[in-house]
Amino acid sequence: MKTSEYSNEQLDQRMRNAGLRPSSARIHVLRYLEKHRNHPTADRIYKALRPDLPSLSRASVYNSLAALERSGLVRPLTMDGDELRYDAHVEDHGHFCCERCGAIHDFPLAPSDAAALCPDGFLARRRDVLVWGLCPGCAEDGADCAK
Amino acid sequence: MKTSEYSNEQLDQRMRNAGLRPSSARIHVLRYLEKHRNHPTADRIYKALRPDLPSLSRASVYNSLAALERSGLVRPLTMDGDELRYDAHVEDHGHFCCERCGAIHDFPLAPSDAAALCPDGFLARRRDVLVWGLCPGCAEDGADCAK
DNA sequence: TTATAATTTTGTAATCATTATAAATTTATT
DNA sequence: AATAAATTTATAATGATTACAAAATTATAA
Repeated sequence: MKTSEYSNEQLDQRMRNAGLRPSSARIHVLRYLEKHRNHPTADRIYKALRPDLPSLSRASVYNSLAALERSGLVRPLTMDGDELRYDAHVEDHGHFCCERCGAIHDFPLAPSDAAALCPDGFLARRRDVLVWGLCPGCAEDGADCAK
Repeated sequence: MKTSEYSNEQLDQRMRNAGLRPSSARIHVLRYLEKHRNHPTADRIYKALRPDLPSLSRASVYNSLAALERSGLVRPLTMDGDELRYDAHVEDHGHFCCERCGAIHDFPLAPSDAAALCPDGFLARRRDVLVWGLCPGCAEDGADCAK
């Protein structure tokens, strides 16, 4: 993972390729999502960016996320409906939510599995697999599972 | 589909079996969800029930849904994070959301497919497969797809 | 570079779904 | 029928998101 992946030039170019004007707020939001793969909420991103960008507004974070989503650079994720999270990992993959510790883990989907997940006659553009249960740490009874 | 499926006695019994006190509001909400398989929101249920139950409060619909969910009689579903919907169909199945007409279609999951959707070492209790794209009606270019 | 137009950001107010609360009602138990 | 426990109601509070207009930024063209 080269640092150039997070350079302004690289992010700038990715946005232009996606047909998105590379504004300052959008670059910061996208870089944050590239670095933090823990599916943060808009508010989490806002609070994390705030110290370095005192002039950043909450509305800009929401606007930036909406623009990035429209352009396919990030995707939304919600396991419960009560928290809208974002993910810069846009290829098909699954999400496992541990009902004990609350952590959300990504997991890969075999392309063949993914392709099977579509009813006949329908045209799939994007998919997500959500699984709830216990993560390995929490599955051992009684063990407390940090994170 | 026998009418007895929606009888108060049948719903009453299902709730007792699930360890839930069968109150009037819960029975009405569950019956509505049994009859309407279009994944309604809490507000939609409230508005639909209101004419026949003028004393029903919004809070009771929310409370009833939370109790029914806790007992495993209904499950929540959200495709976008902006609408929390409910479903009385609790077995594993997939949801296809048409990006053109907005309709949400259920589709079956082969048990073997479903079982495969879990990372190693994790213990799955419940899963959902979300797919976005075009439904058959909307897939034919230019055709307008009602509902 | 400067001027102009288009888009984005900011700060604040408004909206809307959901949750909290306490009193009244209903349901279960004795 | 009396008592206790849980649920419902009505309303207020919360909190995330959206709407809005003015200020700032970005792109385009002279």
